[in-house]
Amino acid sequence: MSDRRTEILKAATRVIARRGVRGLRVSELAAEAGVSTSLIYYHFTDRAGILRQTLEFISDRADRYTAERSPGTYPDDARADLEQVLLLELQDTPEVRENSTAWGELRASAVFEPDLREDLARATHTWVHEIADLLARADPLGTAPAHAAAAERLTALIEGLSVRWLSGSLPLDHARHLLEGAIDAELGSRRVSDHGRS
Amino acid sequence: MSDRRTEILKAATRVIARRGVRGLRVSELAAEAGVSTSLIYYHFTDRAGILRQTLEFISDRADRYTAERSPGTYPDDARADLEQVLLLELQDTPEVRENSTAWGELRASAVFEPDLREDLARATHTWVHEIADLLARADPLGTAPAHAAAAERLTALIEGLSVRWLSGSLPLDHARHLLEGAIDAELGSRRVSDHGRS
DNA sequence: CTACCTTGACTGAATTTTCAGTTCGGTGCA
DNA sequence: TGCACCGAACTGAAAATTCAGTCAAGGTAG
Repeated sequence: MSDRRTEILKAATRVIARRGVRGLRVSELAAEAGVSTSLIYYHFTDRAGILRQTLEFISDRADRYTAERSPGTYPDDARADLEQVLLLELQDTPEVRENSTAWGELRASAVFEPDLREDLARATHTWVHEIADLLARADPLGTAPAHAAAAERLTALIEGLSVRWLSGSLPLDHARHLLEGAIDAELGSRRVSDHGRS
Repeated sequence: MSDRRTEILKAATRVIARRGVRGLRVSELAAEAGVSTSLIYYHFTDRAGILRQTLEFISDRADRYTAERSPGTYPDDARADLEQVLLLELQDTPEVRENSTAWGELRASAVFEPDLREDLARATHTWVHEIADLLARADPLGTAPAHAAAAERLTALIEGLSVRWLSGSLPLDHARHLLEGAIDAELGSRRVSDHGRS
């Protein structure tokens, strides 16, 4: 955990979040990690290697990230639980911002680099599943396929909202508001809260 | 229209769609457009200028693209109209693929290049408005703010689905299916059409 | 009409910058 | 002894950016 290699990977995540995959300079990474350039090549052979392993690192971390939480989870208010988990992704904390940015970069890079697709698809799948489970708990009457579809929609929406937020097309509050609306739309806004008609 | 500058912009769109903003080499662009590198600098001062103006070009083109259509638009089936317009963005034709890819790249780049943000926000705004109008027609009983919010959600969802599709995490049919589901969720799935279940 | 000038589009061949990747002598430590 | 590591100079190639100058159209004065 505290080994140098992992430090470099963490630093790479930070640099990618700050400058983008395209803006990643090996020398800047070395500086950020507080190591020499040589060490980077010692551990990861070349730039592509850095990228590949960093992206793997990011998606693993994202897996753990969602897998870890679930202790509180009041069984009587599954919907609030769901809402909380989803809104977690739209927050202006360094950690979330960093993760979202890096994740977005990873997604965008995968469009042109098939190597990355497998990791990406796996991580996406894990996330969608997690949300589908929460949906099933929040809406026990729905069918499994319906939950799966809703989960895919909600997660894709979050990705869409995230980039808009990060690219300055959408204020964060508004993004959160929209996401809440989507949850209402998906769950038919039954449950306690009233909201307008439909 | 047939002037050299426009040719370069078209070529830039193609190159961006093929290699990404990251992979855009000025010399490759020159080759693609069949002009000298120097001419590119003559028209667009620097690489950043190429990107800025290409984004403008793409968004203008997208404006026209949606603005043009509207002749048929059966007033009695505004919803089908809406559905058609939205699904237009999820198609495997060279043109749509090129536009979506380039659009996604520019959106992703804007996260790190504030110069691009203004154009991007303007184009996004125009698109959202267009969809909000269609929603208003399809659901005359809803309020304007509700339509605006739904339009933002649907367009953001399309962007999210697009990247997933282009990055190989989601088959196109499935993306289209999910989008249809979102429209149902937003419009409460009233109206004639039955669709296979869910 | 025509010799001269201007101007904008355009080119090819440099020049300059930027990076990834290498090399190597050297340090500390298990 | 050998592994993990430093550091800084260096190479080489790929890009970006610049520059001096060509070419054709259009104007204009003599």
